[in-house]
Amino acid sequence: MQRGESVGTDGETRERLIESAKKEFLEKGYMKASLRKICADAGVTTGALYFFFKDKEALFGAIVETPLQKLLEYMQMHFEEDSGPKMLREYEHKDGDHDAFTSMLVHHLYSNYDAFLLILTKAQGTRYEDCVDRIVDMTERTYLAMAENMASIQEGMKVNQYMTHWLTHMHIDAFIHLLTHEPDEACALRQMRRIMDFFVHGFVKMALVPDDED
Amino acid sequence: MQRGESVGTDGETRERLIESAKKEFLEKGYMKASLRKICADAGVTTGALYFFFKDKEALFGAIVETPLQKLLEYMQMHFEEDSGPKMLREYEHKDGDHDAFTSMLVHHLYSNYDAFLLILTKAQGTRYEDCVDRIVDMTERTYLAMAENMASIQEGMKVNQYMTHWLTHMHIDAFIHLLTHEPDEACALRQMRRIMDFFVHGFVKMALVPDDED
Amino acid sequence: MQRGESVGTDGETRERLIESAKKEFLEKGYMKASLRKICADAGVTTGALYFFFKDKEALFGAIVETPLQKLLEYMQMHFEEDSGPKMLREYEHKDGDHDAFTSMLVHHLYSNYDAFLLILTKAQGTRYEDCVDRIVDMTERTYLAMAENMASIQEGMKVNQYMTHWLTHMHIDAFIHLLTHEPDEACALRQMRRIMDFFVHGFVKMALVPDDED
Amino acid sequence: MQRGESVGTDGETRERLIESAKKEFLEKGYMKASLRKICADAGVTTGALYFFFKDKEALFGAIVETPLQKLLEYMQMHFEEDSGPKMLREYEHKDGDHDAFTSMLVHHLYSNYDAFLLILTKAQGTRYEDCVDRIVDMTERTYLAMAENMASIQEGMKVNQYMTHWLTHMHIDAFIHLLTHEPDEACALRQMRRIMDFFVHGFVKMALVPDDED
DNA sequence: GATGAATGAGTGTTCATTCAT
DNA sequence: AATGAATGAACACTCATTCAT
Repeated sequence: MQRGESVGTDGETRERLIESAKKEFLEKGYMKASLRKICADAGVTTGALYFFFKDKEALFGAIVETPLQKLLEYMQMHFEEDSGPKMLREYEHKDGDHDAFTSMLVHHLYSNYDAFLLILTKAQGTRYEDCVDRIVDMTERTYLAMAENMASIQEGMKVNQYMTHWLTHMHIDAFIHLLTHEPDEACALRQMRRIMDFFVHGFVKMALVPDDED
Repeated sequence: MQRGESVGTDGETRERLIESAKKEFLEKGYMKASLRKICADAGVTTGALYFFFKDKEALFGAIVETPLQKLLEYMQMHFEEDSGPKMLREYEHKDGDHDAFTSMLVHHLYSNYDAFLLILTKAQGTRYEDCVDRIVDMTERTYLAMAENMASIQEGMKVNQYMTHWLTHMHIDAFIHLLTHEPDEACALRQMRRIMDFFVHGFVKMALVPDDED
Repeated sequence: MQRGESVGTDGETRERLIESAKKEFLEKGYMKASLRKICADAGVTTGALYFFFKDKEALFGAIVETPLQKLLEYMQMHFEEDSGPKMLREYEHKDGDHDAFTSMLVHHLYSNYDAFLLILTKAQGTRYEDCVDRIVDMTERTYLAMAENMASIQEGMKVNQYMTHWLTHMHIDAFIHLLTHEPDEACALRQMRRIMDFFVHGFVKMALVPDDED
Repeated sequence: MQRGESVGTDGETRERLIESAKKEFLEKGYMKASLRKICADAGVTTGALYFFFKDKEALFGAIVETPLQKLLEYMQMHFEEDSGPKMLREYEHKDGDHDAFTSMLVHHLYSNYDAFLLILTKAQGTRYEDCVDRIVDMTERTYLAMAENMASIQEGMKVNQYMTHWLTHMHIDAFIHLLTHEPDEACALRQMRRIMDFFVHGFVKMALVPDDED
């Protein structure tokens, strides 16, 4: 075998390319990453890469797209069944399964550690660079609805848009911080529960503001 | 005068270059910014740029270095005089000047809006890209000291390293969020006070953990 | 059947490749045409193409070679039996079949419309790119012979090489113009007759020049 | 001098690049021409080329744009002052200066021999590739006007659009043929006069057709 | 102070072609 | 008869940087 003699078994080249790409993207970030280096590291020529992937961004996408889509699905599903102020009650009532969703999210993130690290910190220059913002927006809609629900039963109070946005952002950032600072999943989950307690508390306290303040 | 005929008075070229660079860096980010375009926009050739600045990074530094150093000084000073658990007491005792430091910080950030936006969101590829981390580290040392102080007077409790780090990070991120989402300084300050209340509360609640937990 | 499942009957793949190639070559020209796209359009892989055709040029040849050879044969035959100044007489004497040859030519061109359009306007980069010149050369030999025939019976006149060459070229170009501007064969033939009248007239008038001119 | 040590005198590099480009474009055609080879031949790196020219097409344009614009101006001017059937009369009356315009055209073409050869035969892939068509269109408008003028004074006759278009095309092609087959300007001019006679004759004879024919 | 010219290494990408299976 | 994988050379182009003048 002359061509691809470094290939051990079938269809491995694509896998090797993805593995090399992961390394390079994590090390240098999307923009500074060199396709030539990725190919060299994988032991193939640049042409081979273009057999498997349309372009540089598609290579990046091949690493992150599936885990990201899964994540978005999980969130969408959770938010849709969460039509009432259930989420809050979950925490307040400590009803046992209150953090099933958080557990699942943390597990999904750590099961695709590299992919999410890439999306969250190395995606500048790709169509994923605003990914966090989009997740925040999506989450915020749910939190705003919850806040309005609360406002409707608390006389003289209205929603503080900025604080709701900020709390949402901080909530998402907490997951990012976890991923970038705590490599152990079990540990991460334990901390995340504390953080969630903190956020629920904060949400109750800060999402609303007296009618006469801004 | 053929060369630099758009120069009005002395040393204006450097200023024009910095102004053009600000625009380009803010628009494209450090890495994608083109020195050619900056020079063209400033009405000089690339050679001229290299008379004033050692290289691309030095140009970036010329925009952000001074405001950043000032910020670090402010923080260092504040933290040094804060050798005791004063900061916490400030908030708890609501002694009037409790948020003088926060006000000053917010004011400094908004007085150098562009520079800090660059450092915080467009510095990937420069030596400033880990700037936030360094600020967090610096802040964290003070907060850890405060936490240990608290632990020493609370029987059966110890410092939770991760939570302290995370709270510090969130604190800093709050400033970043402000800068990127709230263009008005007065508004920003108002929100920041709420956030600080939230953090002091969180700190008291989460920085310590029972001796037998992790 | 996974491979080539779109193949209905035997040997159809070759045909589909040729059809796709026609489209691509006509649209982009030989050089800019992409074999990948041709194969994709035909629903096969590039490897398949190389089973049927030696290389890119052979694929082009498979489309144009036969019609071109036929054309050359027709012309050769016509010119050989035309050893005398018959052609001219044909027109001058308007003997009924004077334009039988022209009719046949036009018919052949329009029966292989795509092939001749390719040869005449999209062959840059192939060995057919000088095809027009070769046809002109071949035709010119006959016309030169006719001109010399005429010169031999007209005292004080000699053949004007340049004009003979040019008339030949214009004659061929007339066919090209027809193909590229007049899609209807009947119309084309009608116009061609007018053009031929014009050329015969021109030939009589311009192919010879007084002995003392160049 | 380390850089550009092969430069003999000032500002020569641009000239050398244009000269090398001319050679390469003439030899290979625009599309197959390699910028690397042009640069190597000129003794500079590819970067240098991009200092002088925006891209490949701009390099081509630098060779042909000026001569082409001049030509178009000449033609426009000539056609505008030619509001009547003057052109035809010129030839018919053989009034001495009847071919001043043709002379000028031929002279301009031969004074920029390479440029026009490039435009007319090697421009495939550039924005000049349809240049001949545009010139034909422009010329055709004038010829159509002349034909309509003639038709208005000849009872029972109307303009034959196809023949007018074809005659125009042949007229322009005659210039192209000259350039590609007759290197000597004096010779070219002599032949061109004969050709013009031929065309004027053809125009009178073929541009009109009886009302009842197509 | 600043220009104009040039470098040289690098980029992502495309291509026709090959060949073991 | 055709696939899927891979080659390797080429492509136009961009970049930060240098430096004689």
